[in-house]
Amino acid sequence: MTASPPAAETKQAVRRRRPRGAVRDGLVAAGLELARTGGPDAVVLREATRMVGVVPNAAYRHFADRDELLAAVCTAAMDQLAGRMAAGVAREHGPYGDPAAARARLRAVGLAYLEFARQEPGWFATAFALPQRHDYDVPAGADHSPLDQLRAVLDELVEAGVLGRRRRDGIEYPIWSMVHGLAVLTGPGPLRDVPEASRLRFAQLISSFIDSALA
Amino acid sequence: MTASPPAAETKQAVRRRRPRGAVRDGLVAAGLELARTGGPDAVVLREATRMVGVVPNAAYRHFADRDELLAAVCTAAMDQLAGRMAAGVAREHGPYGDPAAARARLRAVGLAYLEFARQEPGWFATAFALPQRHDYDVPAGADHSPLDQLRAVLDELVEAGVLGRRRRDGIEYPIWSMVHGLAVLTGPGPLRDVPEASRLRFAQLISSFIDSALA
DNA sequence: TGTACATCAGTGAACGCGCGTTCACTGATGTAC
DNA sequence: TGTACATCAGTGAACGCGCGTTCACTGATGTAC
Repeated sequence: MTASPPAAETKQAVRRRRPRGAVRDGLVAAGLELARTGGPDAVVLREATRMVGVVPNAAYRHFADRDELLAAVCTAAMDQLAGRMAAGVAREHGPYGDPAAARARLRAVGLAYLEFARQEPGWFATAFALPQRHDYDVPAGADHSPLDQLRAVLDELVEAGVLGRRRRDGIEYPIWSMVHGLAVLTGPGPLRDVPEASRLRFAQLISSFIDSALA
Repeated sequence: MTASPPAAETKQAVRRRRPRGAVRDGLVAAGLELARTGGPDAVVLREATRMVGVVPNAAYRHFADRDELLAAVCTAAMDQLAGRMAAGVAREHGPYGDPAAARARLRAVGLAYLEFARQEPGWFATAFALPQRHDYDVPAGADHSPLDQLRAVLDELVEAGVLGRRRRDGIEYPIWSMVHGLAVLTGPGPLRDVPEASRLRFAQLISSFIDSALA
């Protein structure tokens, strides 16, 4: 039960067994795990190094300071959100440009966003807690940023004839704001304690509101 | 220049000169000042006592712990927001029930919210950083909560015939979400660095979006 | 294929910091008679 | 109006905590010849 980390190590060769970049990746993964429970404030450098099984100052081989680690964790959290959204959209199989399918995908984008915020409040908070400069529109993985994904669906709605070309311009911002606002108000915000039924009603209200504005 | 606090005190009577409740009020005021610059995390109990000119543990005569002080500061920050909104609405002088005046007041509510978030980011963050349980719909002063004020204006829009009774029900949530979302995205969020022109455009887009949904 | 050496990625020990909070205290205030 | 006493609101000293960060070090790895 004593915490001898690798156990199988021949004690002598404890030093530097990890493949290149493993510690860095491990620190980000550990930070992500911490953020999942406690949000950005829970990303504690020393704790991350403990989880990786490395001495605290070893982190400084990979990050200038705690903020740089946090930035990497924030990006990873944002990737999680983007991935969840992409998965949600991909679940709608209707052909591109089909009005009903396009509407379903818009809905899926919003729902995935809200569900992520609800199921992963720590990550959600972290994704939007950019510590310093942090280029938002550059996705780290193959997934597109939330805003890009929303834009893609709105463009499809134009193709499908659901949304007038006139109305398309800039409409991503009101929609994004509305969905994000609901996520925040019902997450850490003043509506946090409303019952599940109210949450569903709010989401429905927003959906109807968007429909009114698109028509 | 040495920081002898009251200076005029006859040294002997340093103890307990403050009127009843002055220290408590002072701590909240100090906390509010700290929050103004640095948000809720900047509400440091020891710093607040320093500002009031009292020993750190004196705070425990008035608050169970740091969280209780923070809760009081959050309420005070929310009051600031409510007051700013009330002032913004009051600036619109058109008669009650007049369609144009009602629209102007709806606009004023939203703009006051956004301006507060922009001008007082620390307070804005604090107002929505309720530490524990915290009844939102109970305003501390004579001002109404932001949600109440929005509701009042929407009710007036119904009276004025601008908003159909059918549509009124629950519409405060999409609108609140949208305005709050924009405040957050352009405040600490990923849109924080957009130029002023874009901010104005976003506000205009939201305004139009609401108009579309009301009609 | 073998050797010499620079670089890299870890260790070990220590720092100063400021925080929230607890304890036992004491003097001033307000109240009961 | 005066006195006795309980309560209240402050003081002074100390605590443990865990954090981020710096320093000098050393062994392992990868590279040049």
